Amino acid sequence: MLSKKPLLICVVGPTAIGKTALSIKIANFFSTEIISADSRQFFKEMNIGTAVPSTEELASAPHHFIQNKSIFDSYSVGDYERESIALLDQLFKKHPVLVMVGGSGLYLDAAVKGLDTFPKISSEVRELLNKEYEVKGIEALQKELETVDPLYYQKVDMFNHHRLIRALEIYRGTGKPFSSFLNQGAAQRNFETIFVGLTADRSIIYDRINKRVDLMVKQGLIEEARRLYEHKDLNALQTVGYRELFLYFDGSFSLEEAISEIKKNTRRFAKRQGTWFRKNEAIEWFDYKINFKEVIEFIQQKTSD
RNA sequence: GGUGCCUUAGCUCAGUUGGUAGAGCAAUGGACUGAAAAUCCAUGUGUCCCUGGUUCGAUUCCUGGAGGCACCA
Repeated sequence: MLSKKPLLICVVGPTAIGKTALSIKIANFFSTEIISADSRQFFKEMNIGTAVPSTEELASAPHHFIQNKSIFDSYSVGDYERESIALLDQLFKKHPVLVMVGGSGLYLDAAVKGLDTFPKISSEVRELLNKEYEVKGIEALQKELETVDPLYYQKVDMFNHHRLIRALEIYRGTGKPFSSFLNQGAAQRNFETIFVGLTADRSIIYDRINKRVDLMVKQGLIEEARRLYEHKDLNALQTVGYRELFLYFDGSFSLEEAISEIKKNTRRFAKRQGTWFRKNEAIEWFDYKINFKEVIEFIQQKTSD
């Protein structure tokens, strides 16, 4: 009934839609394990604000890549791709089916489709580029990229300094244009993938987000953020739910304002997740209230031939 | 009950010396190959509270009404 190649079931969708609960039910049905693809749940110092699965949820199925890193580690999608593929290879020896769950589109793509491989560049290169950007502005980055990598310059969003800096970091670190590393060919994956998406009307998603933020505050989000405040400049803490509270601690917001900013920024995040997932035509979308048995039926139907 | 002020985009408000209107925020659409919960781009038609009048033409002026706020009784 299941395909010969091992099967990865990816549960995707916007934040607060119920991915965690569904992924556990699917994993239990197949007696298998769960790999997280959530760019913030990696960090062990963060808990409430990242909506990491509860201890009961973690106990009900083996989870991977949940709070396995520190906010002090430098961690990127590339690292995640390598680690998740290694883990999948290992776990597929025990299980014909695995479940991946997360809302970070780029991380899911890295695991499922693979990114092109780039050499590791020393962090000093990026630090210097960041300084140059601060001092000289974005025009300097645009000009350099135009001369150094005209191909990518045509494609890139030239007002997006993150994109420009990344491309220049590769150029300065390797002497070769960023674009020369692209399209090395699709990565080999020895598993098949099924995408299960959860969705709902915008108003329902927003309502769930607002309620979840209130719950996080009740559970102690403010105290959690206060403990992390001294590390607020770390990349891992550029995260909805923390940044706004850091501004409250700074005195830029009242607590009430900070909380409504968290809700707003989470809503915007959910919208961006929607934009990302919408272009993935392989995703089969289900209403968030669907009975998981119907999802299982869909998976079985999809894998029987 | 009387007097004054207000009623315009989802919200707060600006404006039209009469030619059907625009800011901020919110919202929406999108991009994105190692910062991705990040970063970036684009998008403003709404019975101008209702009614009647004046006018070629009213959201704008006038009459009446409804709702809100303030003060006076």
